[in-house]
Amino acid sequence: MTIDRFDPTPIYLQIAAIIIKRIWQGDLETRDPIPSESQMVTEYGIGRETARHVVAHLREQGWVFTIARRGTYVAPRDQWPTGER
Amino acid sequence: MTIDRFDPTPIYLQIAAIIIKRIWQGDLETRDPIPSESQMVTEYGIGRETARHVVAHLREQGWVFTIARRGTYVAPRDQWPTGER
DNA sequence: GAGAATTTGTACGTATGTATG
DNA sequence: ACATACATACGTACAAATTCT
Repeated sequence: MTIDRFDPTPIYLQIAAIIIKRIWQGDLETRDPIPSESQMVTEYGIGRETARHVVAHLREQGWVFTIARRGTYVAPRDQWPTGER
Repeated sequence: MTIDRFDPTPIYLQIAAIIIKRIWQGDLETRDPIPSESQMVTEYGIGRETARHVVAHLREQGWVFTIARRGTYVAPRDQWPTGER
């Protein structure tokens, strides 16, 4: 899975979709840490604001929760969005 | 009302508090536009992301709603947070 | 316990795109 | 055509808390 810079879909949504897929497929389970902002920056070649946008989006959707200065983790199943499966 | 850079309170929260006070005092009413990002940038001498952060915060709290590429406006009273009055 | 590395938080700068008035 | 305004995105920097060595 990688991002497509010619796809008009915003990069932050493309990466969010990748992570959601990993969660949904069980590759990332509840309380597992998702990739850190720095990891996203280096792995996808994006800026940090974009990485933060990914996390903010996933958090708003209920996929993850963040503990300040520790990390961001997969939320319990019952907090996941209902419409996207 | 102005911001205090020696106050450890984040600038975006200081400005949000100013705007909330203006809403609560009736200076800004439902459907009135709040100051634009650019206005905040110039009036408070802050950066763009900080201004965006102010707006995002107010939106998350239910004080305002944003119409893409038009502006951000004071939300109806019944959407305001309940704890802060 | 000390110090380094990691990670998120905050903040400013800059640029381009796109829609509206 | 132009100004306004939000959306997206990269770059940079430092702070603060946590985790690792």
